[in-house]
Amino acid sequence: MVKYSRQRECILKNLQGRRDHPTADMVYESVRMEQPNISLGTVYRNLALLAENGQILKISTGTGPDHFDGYTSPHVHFVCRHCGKVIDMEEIPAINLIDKTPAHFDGVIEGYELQIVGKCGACLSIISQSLITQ
Amino acid sequence: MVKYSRQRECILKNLQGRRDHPTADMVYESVRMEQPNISLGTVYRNLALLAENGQILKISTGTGPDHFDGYTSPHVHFVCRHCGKVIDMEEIPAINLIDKTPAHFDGVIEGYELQIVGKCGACLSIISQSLITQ
DNA sequence: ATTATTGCAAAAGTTTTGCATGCCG
DNA sequence: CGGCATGCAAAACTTTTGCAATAAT
Repeated sequence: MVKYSRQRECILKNLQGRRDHPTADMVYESVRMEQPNISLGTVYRNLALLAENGQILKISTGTGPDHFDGYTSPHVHFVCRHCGKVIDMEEIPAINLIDKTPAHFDGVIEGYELQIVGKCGACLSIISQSLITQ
Repeated sequence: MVKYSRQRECILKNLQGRRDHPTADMVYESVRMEQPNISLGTVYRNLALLAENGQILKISTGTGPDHFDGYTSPHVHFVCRHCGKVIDMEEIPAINLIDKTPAHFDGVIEGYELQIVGKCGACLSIISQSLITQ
């Protein structure tokens, strides 16, 4: 049985009130302005719980820490392979995935994740800078 | 300038000779049978290098360590949210992603990653077991 | 000879967890 | 009250890195 907690509500509200994709630590720093005594462990525990419930999204980028998203409508993410930044790509429509489990598959399909990967504008400038400096 | 190394070749051959999706540590244990002195650091360094070159794929599951794939033709992965296992899903065709960068985007798109997520058969049985035991 | 690569071990970075205390139902 | 959630700190885990030695070109 899940009980109400001020901390969890604060974390959820925080994520729902922004359109970026903060890491657990960024959520922690942000929520700390309202709940100065909250601990990083509590933030991790609640982010995991909220993601399990589908109230937020957890985004694993393959570069650095996981990111989280309070905006749960289907949309595509761009992930920078260089710095790990996550950017919404609403121009690219979310796919209509055939929700038909393949034969011979004994698990259950719960959803899918589509990430566009590449390099963000900021990292592109940094890389071209360092090429010049070389 | 990249120089040849026995260790790197062994790692690449190992990944190309299997159709599962081992973690760095699993590759290490496997390669160690041929190269007993290889170190885990070397495995990590070479996996990163090979993935950058596109000779292998790096798969971030969001559950535990990254996995690697020596089979680089476009295909879709199923990822178990419970245990992190990666399974090939060749029945589901890889998408033809419009390779048109959206306007107002100042980065570069290098590719995309599609993962089907859910629970694998093994974890399903475990979960149903634990429900009975409760 | 030069420089990339290695093995080793330590460090860094992220996330989880044990436990005593506090808060919700 | 009973049990979930918290804060704190330690631990666990994964990955990276510094450095001296080794191997490739």
